[in-house]
This record gives sequence, C-alpha cells and structure tokens, in this order.
Amino acid sequence: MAEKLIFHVDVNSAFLSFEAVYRLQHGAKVDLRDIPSAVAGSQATRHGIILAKSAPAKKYGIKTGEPTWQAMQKCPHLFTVPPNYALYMCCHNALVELLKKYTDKLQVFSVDECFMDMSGIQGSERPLKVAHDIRERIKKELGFTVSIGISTNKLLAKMGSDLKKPDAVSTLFPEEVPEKMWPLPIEDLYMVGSATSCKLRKMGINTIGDLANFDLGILKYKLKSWGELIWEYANGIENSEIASSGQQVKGLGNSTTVHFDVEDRETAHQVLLSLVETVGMRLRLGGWRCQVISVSIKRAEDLVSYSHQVKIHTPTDSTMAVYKYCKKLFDEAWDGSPIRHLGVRVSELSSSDCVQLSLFDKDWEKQKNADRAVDQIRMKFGPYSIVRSNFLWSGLKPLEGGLSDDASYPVMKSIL
DNA sequence: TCTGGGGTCCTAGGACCC
DNA sequence: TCTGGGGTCCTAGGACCC
Repeated sequence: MAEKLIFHVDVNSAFLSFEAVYRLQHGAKVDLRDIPSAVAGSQATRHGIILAKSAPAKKYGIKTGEPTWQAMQKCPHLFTVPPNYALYMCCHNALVELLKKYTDKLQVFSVDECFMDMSGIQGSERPLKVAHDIRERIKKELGFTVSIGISTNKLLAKMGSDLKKPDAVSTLFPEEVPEKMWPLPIEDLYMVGSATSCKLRKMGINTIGDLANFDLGILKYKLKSWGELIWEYANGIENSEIASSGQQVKGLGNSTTVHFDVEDRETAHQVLLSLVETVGMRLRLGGWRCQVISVSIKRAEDLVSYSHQVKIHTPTDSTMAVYKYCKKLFDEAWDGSPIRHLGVRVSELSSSDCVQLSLFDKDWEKQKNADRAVDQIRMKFGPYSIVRSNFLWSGLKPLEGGLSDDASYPVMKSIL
C-alpha cells in the first residue's frame, strides 16, 4: 500500500489576519499585522483576554489567552480590536472553498485549520510545489498567509506546519522526526498541555525526543492510556483517516461570563434562560433532541467551576423543557457563593425525525409549535426580534452566545 | 476591578444487577 | 455460614484542543 500524503494548512494569527485583511479591503491605511495589535474581548464586560495577536505584539511577550490588562502592561500602545465571529466564518468558508479545488478529501479541523489528503498527487507532481501553489494562491486571493505542513499522517503534518511561520511550507516526514521534532520542548507536542508537561518534566522528560525514547511501560503505568498516546505521537505514530464528511456532533453548549457577579437565584435563572434560548434553537435547527442536560457554575471568588447534570427519559428539543431542568440542576448544585460564569450544555443527541412520544401530551405539542414559530421569526427578522418580556428591565442580554447564521459552524476537535 | 467560549475524550467512583 | 466479582450505567471532574 502506498504511503499517504497529508497536508495541514494553518492560518497564521487567524483572527487578527482576517481582521487586518478586512480593514485593508475597506480602505484602512495600516495593516494590523505590521503593528503591535491584538483581537481582544471587552474588559468592561469581563471578557478581556487576548484572542489573537500580531507578530510585532508577540515580540512584547504577549500570549494568546492572557488577560488584556496584562498585555497592555507589556505593551501600552497595543492596538486592540473586538472579535468578529461572522467575519471569521466568511474567511473560513472562503479558505475551505479554495482548498476543495485541490482535493475533496479535506477535513475541517477548526476555524483556521484543515487537513488535506493529497495522496493522489504522489508520483506525478512534487508535494512541495503543490503546497507552495496553495500557499501563494491563498495569499493572493484571500489576503492572508498560511503555514503548511507535509507528511504521511495528520499528526506529523500538523507538527510540521508549526515548524516555520508565517507564510511557509515545511515537511516532517517520519525519517525527519529525530532531526526536526525530537529537539523541541515537550510542550510543543500536540496533546501535551500544562498538566502533562509538568508530570513529564518531573520524570526528567524535557524534549519530545526524551519522551519518544522513554520506557513505554513506565509511561503507561504513570499516565495510563494518555501516556501511550503521547508516546506514539512523539514517535510520529498516528494513522487516523481524513474525515471529510465531518464527524457526528456529540453535544452543544453555551456559556457566558456575566458582566457582574450573580448573587441570587432569580438572576441566575434569567442567565440560564438566555443561554438555553440559543441552545434550544441550535438543537432544533440541527434536527436533534438531547437526553443529557448539564449546568456549570464558576465561582467569582476563586474561579473554580463545578457542574451538575441529569439524564432525562424522553429526549427533548424544547427550550422550556431544557430550561426547566437547568433551573432544577442549578438549584441543586449552587453553593450560594457569587457566580462569575454560567454554562448550559446538552448531549446524547438523537435525531428528531423519529419522534418517540412517551406520553401523548397536548402541552408538548403546543410548546413545539411555539418554539418553531419563534425560531422562524428570529431567522427572518433577527435574533432580537422576539425576546421574553422578563428580560426587558433585567440588564441582561435576552439571548446569550449569538446565533451563527451558519448552523453547521465547524466543530473544533481535540483528537485527530 | 486578574484568567473567554466552544468543543471532545477519559477516568474514577458509586449504584445496581446477576 | 458469606462480604466475591464482573458488567453496565451514571455523574463529576479533569485533561486537551483551537
């Protein structure tokens, strides 16, 4: 069997690049990528973290995910712009359309990453040439730069695209692993996060090469199946297929950091309703019902989260049914301390085609029709065209988590 | 006026059944 | 007289990704 040939395409500083291109196209004189700049959430509503940064901003030591105030201390003249998810989806769609011209075996991995199975070109064309074609074409037609990694599996292609940025193509074939990947610090390996790197460094494992050559038995004993997974990754072993049709959605959720601390039950319930509104609508748009409902709470004082979930007997897609369970879950779980963040998540999804009515319930029929009517009005006239009256004077957003106009918003997957 | 929001998968422990 | 052991389901929490 012939070796596979996989490309991993990664947009450089995606959110910031998308914004920069958009501004240039609308007459801006300055390219955000050339100055210290960042996409950052609003500090006033306590969403103030860095979502993406320019290369000049990176030179100040600014990191993605760090609080904006901290970034401003490192670089007082940092230019920040708010996030614009609708724009990112447009850029994402344009990227995917362009890549599809090269292969239909394409896996959308996130808003700014794709895997491509390019095995078809092997023999006739040189992989590097094709990759550079793609890179140049994206730059010319879409205005942003990408880094492309080339290898025989997804893991190595992904690690490869990190080797050189921005606007670059790198190979990381299995025979190049000892030379190109093993010298890197252990944190650079996909799936080694802060908790694992801490454990590994205590074991004297500091580079990817250290891990690759470590005793697998000891690793499995200490880190269970996780140890085996990252040991294989360190050795470049990974053989999952390109999932072109997109994986089954497992669950969906909505959460928010409230712009003030929530200290009473009624307010918490209101926030939960605003979260459930969009979850319910997304369920119905996707044609799903859920059977597990979960509420999560993050305390203001120590930022510790806890959660409570329930499995219900009859799958539902009704906003009010999900909300009813969320209120109950919240009341059972809340420890009474001020709340910073609330979340709702539904899972164990099943198709709503095969309706199974456990009881024939008139109220249920009515509820279903009401949900559908509201969905249709919101889709036609905008999400805020219909709003529950109890939000009017509450100071809270009636819908939390914004509705994407594209219901098939790409799912970010953590496992290749 | 410290640290977002959207996901997936794994594991541990308890309940329950045979 | 006994306190075995396997299997499954459920829940909470932790790990990772972008």
